[in-house]
Amino acid sequence: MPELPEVQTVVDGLRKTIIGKEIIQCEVIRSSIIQGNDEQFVKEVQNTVFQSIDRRGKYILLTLSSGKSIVTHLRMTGKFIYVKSANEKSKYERVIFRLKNSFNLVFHDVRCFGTIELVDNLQKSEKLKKIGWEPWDKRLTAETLQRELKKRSIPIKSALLDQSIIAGIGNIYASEILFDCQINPKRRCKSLNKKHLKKILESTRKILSLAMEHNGTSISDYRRVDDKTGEFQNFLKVYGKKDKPCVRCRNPIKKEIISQRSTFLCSKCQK
DNA sequence: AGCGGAACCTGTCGGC
DNA sequence: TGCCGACAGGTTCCGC
Repeated sequence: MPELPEVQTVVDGLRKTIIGKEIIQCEVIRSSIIQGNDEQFVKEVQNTVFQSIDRRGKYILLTLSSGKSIVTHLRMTGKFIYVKSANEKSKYERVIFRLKNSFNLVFHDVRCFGTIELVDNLQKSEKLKKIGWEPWDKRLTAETLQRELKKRSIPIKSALLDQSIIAGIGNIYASEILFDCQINPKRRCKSLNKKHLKKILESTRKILSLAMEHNGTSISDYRRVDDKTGEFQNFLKVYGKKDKPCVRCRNPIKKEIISQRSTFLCSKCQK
């Protein structure tokens, strides 16, 4: 479900609501969500305070007063909801953090792909080590990208989804980015020159920034911490627009499967 | 090493 | 109405 703009929106929401709040109790309803021993997890997070919240790629990092950090990934349907503890329960509550102010931070996840892990040190986390460039890193240039992609035979769309190259792009924004820079998602990485890669980087930054300004895209599951939807779905140009006219050339938008995922494009203006 | 495809889990939607 | 397959903002594992 959530890509970088949605994850960043969740991080912003969590910063406003839970920093400085103490966890007085933690209840794990679905233990498969917790990586490692869930009893140990509960023991270690209880009676600590949320100190800072950050994002790395699509991971949310919650650092506690103990110095340890919770590393969590929403995968397809995970969400954090901040509610009064008296509110009615949902069937899909998987982990509940009960706070001292009588609010709960609830990890809600229909499909249970989401993960929550407690780590001693963020710098040593094996998962985070595998994550590639943050999109706005100054060191990420067309030259850098070309070095990483020049020998790759995969379609550019698959490369954009690979979190070890650029972090944070998912299936919706990959289609939107390639439409914006007019590059066909099936094009092999090695066929792209520096100019193409420069355009891809510019579109990546432009689309992700714009989506963040609109609090992300809500198509079905994704919600903000206060349960509101994002609004960027109203600005999508190709994702989910099969057979609708291209906003640039009126040619009908096509849907194709690339690396097992639906991909939307205009075959006339994306070359 | 790099690539493609299956698997993880649960729900919804469209067609017959 | 009921059943069945396809599909869903993601990642990881396995075999070639």
